[in-house]
Amino acid sequence: MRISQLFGKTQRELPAEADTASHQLLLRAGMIRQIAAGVYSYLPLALRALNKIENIIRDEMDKAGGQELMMPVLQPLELWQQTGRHGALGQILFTLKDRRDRQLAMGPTHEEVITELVKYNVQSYRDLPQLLYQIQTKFRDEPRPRAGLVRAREFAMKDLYSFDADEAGLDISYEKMRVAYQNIFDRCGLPTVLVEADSGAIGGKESKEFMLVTDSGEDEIIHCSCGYAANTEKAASAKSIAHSEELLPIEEVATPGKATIEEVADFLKVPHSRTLKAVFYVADKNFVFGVIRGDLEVNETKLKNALHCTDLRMATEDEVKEAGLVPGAASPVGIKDIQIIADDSVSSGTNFIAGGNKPATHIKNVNYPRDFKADIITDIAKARAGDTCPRCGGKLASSCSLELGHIFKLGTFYSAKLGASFIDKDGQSKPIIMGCYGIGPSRLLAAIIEHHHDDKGIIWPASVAPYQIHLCPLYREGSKVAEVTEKLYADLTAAGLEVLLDDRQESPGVKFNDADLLGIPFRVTISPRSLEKNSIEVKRRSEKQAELVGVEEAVSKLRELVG
RNA sequence: CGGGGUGUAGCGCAGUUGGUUUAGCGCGCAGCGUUUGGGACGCUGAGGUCGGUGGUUCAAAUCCACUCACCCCGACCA
Repeated sequence: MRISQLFGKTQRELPAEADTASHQLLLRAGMIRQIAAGVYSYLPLALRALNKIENIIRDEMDKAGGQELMMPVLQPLELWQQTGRHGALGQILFTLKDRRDRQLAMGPTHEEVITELVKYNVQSYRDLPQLLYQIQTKFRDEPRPRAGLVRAREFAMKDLYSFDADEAGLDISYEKMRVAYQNIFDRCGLPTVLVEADSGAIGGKESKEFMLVTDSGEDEIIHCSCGYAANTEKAASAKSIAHSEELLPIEEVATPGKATIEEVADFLKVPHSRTLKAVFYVADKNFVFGVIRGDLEVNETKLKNALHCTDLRMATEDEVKEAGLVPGAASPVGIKDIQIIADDSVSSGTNFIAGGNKPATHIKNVNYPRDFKADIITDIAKARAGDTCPRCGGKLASSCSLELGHIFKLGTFYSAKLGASFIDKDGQSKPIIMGCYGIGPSRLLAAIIEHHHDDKGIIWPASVAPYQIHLCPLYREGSKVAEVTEKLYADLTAAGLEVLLDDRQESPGVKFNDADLLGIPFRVTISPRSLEKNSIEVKRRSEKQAELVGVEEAVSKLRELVG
């Protein structure tokens, strides 16, 4: 491709719209253009890179036994009502009406459609397992699109769905995908961390995310040098025994004007871990009393899962009062008719300070289960950097990261609701066991740039670069630059290499800067200076030094370098 | 949805106490000439519903009201 004809222009100045590196570079390189919040056109260079990413994914999916298909973007809203996800995804679903007033959704994902499809094509265990995938544009009305292609409302998505007859089969499919995903990220030059993730309300039994550690990420992950890694929604930490003493009798203590854990602990001169914190939520319209050790915080995802609710929010002060509690001095001791959920940290110590259930009063020496009972006691605490690793006892660290892929054991949630069953060997009808495995090629495009760039521009890994070779002729009248360049361009192209030719009448500085910005792996400079030595210059984008290569062996040398 | 910010040419911006403004500047773009190893220079030129609507006024990019869009933080993100 000749740059003089390439659709898309580079920009010198930083676009005011963009803050993250990938967004800025994609815009400056003339690769994308926004038309609405989170909605982009992909210009030729971006599309070439995207296609390469998608083909790597395709290749790995096919190797793992996947079959590609295509499914509708327009989906009847009824289908979503059948699985109840209309509510769960409600806000995020783009919906529209057709001329007969039928409601349709623009597919944000395709579990419903594929299950419906599989239902009519699988009857017997002999038809299983199946690994089916699609690479398509998906639509989600995100509350806040951000960072260009990182979180868009219209974006490329690959989803593979696995269908198995039993759990053992699902385990095999899941493992195949884990390996395939690892291969995909390796081939795209992205080092990822595999973290345990929350599987959410639809109750899959296992779920992991492939995360890229990057400052521009939007998720926090907790990890340890022993290899333990988890999304903060899921992360656990070991709650050491804070203190263990002989149990003392309960004793009231006046705490005028002290409401927060900090105030009470300071006033009574005890560490935060010596107190019990009370937190109040409304879960699916039910008032819930949460208890956790004073130095810890509640992880709302864990809480939500423990309560099996779909809607969870903090209670307002009025709601707390209405429940007969005293904000700032509430205590689980003596509470009746309110659901109490306690973090297991309440048994990690003795003689805690808790609220007194009357103004300006706390009580000392509260012990679980002697003084109060919980309807549910489980881990609902947030793991934080610096906490103790639940696996090895080491110290946990946290990093900002970007979710690139998600593998998920779904179980029978969709197949049961939509009636996708098969006849097993024993003649019994059973719901098909499903898994889903998602990866966003357009987000990968951004992630690759996020990870592979310098202050001059993009540095494409060869596997996904839009072109392999960038020819930079420095034309001079009376020189053979044009002639050599044209021959080289023709020969390299004939040799099957992907070549970008900067045939513009621009100064060397402009050409070099654009070459750095576009980030093609190999830059070849053809100039009167090098032609004097009957050579051209070859420089990797990732390196500073150029290498002289004889004009005659240029094609074979470049073929070898590109590999 | 809450908080903050921005809308003036393809991009980056100035102008915003109303009036010498036929709305400027830099980049980019077109033509001509001189240049050519890290974003060259000169001359000439094209390009604008000043986000939109309504209002105030002799007069609005500028003041008022409403509204739309986009960005950032948070909430949210099966």
